[in-house]
Amino acid sequence: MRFITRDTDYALRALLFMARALRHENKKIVTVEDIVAEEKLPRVFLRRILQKLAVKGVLSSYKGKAGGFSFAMVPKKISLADVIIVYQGEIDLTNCFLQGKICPNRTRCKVRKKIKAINAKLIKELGGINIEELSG
Amino acid sequence: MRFITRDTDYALRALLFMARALRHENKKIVTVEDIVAEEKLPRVFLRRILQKLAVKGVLSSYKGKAGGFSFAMVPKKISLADVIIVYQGEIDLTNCFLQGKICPNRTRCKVRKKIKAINAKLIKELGGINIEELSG
DNA sequence: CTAAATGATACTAAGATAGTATCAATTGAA
DNA sequence: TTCAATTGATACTATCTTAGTATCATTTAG
Repeated sequence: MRFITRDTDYALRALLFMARALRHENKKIVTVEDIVAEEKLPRVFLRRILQKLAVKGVLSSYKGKAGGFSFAMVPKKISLADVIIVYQGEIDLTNCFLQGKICPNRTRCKVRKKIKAINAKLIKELGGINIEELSG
Repeated sequence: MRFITRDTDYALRALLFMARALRHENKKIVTVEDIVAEEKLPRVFLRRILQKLAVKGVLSSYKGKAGGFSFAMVPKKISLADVIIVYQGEIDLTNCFLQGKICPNRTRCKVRKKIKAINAKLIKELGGINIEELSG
């Protein structure tokens, strides 16, 4: 079961690195090179991953020399759920194979109902964990 | 996010069909054709899916004329977690991309620890839901 | 014997994943 | 002004996974 995709995984590693850099060295702007040097992640791929975080408003980006990425919000406000959603869409364990078409069974499907309840709990749990504490 | 794969989905539909047939008509042995006729699932694919449930001991299979599949255990004893595990392996949200290799960070990784705790809750929830109640 | 059933295996088309390669645009500084 | 360092954007690609189909073998009730 792939719950955390590689995108999300790399993004988390990058964000944790940035949170530590911020806390320990008061380093606000970090480049892709900084992260690659420390975390050994694939350069261009990582760049695209960070770009996405910037588009989604989690990071701010700065072009040109002395450019890089910084947090657009404090790490404490960024939850694990937020990061997962950026790369994997809304957390929804209920997707059945008929998705798109209307399942004739959708409203009375008990499997769906049960999983929906579990899903709500999962979202709550993931929403309660933030980058600040993870980077500690 | 794909939590329930198509294998698992089809298997659940088949099992729910079988549980209803058992309860309503006391029909113990069901053929792939019976299920396909009602649930409109792809024949050969479904056969392989049921074969797997038989190998795993959830169903019993009978070859030859008048053959088919029956429950190898009462539907109440078959949990949602059991079915998921047959097709998707152990429920493990913690898989990081380094899986296989040893993550240098594995023991102290906080992301992992947090997700591991959530995973335990998820397994408990899924283990508490059975085919009998779902088919009701 | 034969039709009806599962068992097993090989094949395939489409999509997702995890990247690489390239060039464009921006910017700080020599 | 020029240049190097940085992100932005897009096109391409190799590999794996998914969701099947096709086919033949084996078993068994009647």
